[in-house]
Amino acid sequence: MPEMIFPTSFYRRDTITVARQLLGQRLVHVVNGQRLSGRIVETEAYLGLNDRACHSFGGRRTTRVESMYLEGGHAYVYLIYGMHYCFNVVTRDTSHPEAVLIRALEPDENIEAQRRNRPVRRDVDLSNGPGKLCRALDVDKRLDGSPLHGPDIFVERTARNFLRESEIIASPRIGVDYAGADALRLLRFSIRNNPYVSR
DNA sequence: TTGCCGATTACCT
DNA sequence: GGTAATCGGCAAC
Repeated sequence: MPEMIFPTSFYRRDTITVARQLLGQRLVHVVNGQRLSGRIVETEAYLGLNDRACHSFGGRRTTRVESMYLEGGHAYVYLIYGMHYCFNVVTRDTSHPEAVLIRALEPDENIEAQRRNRPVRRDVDLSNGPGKLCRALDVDKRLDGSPLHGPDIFVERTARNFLRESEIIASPRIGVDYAGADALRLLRFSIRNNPYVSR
């Protein structure tokens, strides 16, 4: 049970619940048969049509955001600032284009290979940001739209129980000041006192 | 077609 | 604290 890959049904639920329950789980990208992975320590929920911070706000449907309109349980990967990728898991169903952004990982398997992908002095800097973790795990646009039940990219359950309420910090999302009142909503979730959370 | 800006990061003072 | 890098989306022209 601890090493189970989350099935599609896990993702086709309330987005905030998925964002919270992803904390502590292991994100795995298999590259040339090698597992590059980290524990998810920070997430953000993006709530679709009525969320001004969400790429699908108001039903916007462009080439970039198309993957958000897939069924829950697919990857949404996009390029930001012309140079960094962001990795999201799509949630709910095709009429609710919502997603969870993975913002930081605690490095887990094959850290040496990850450090070749993204040279840093200290492990704590390897994947403590959404663009950084994509570089470390070699995640890019090729994975956009991929199903999350393997064999290339998936999330594994690491423990029988999800984190307790008291172990999770909820705060405003990063970098969405343009979203007005929605920028103030507590839709960023991180593991309390975890040193691998982004700055 | 042009111009501005972004779910970021690294490097500067 | 500030800013450059670099490109796709989108509104304005």
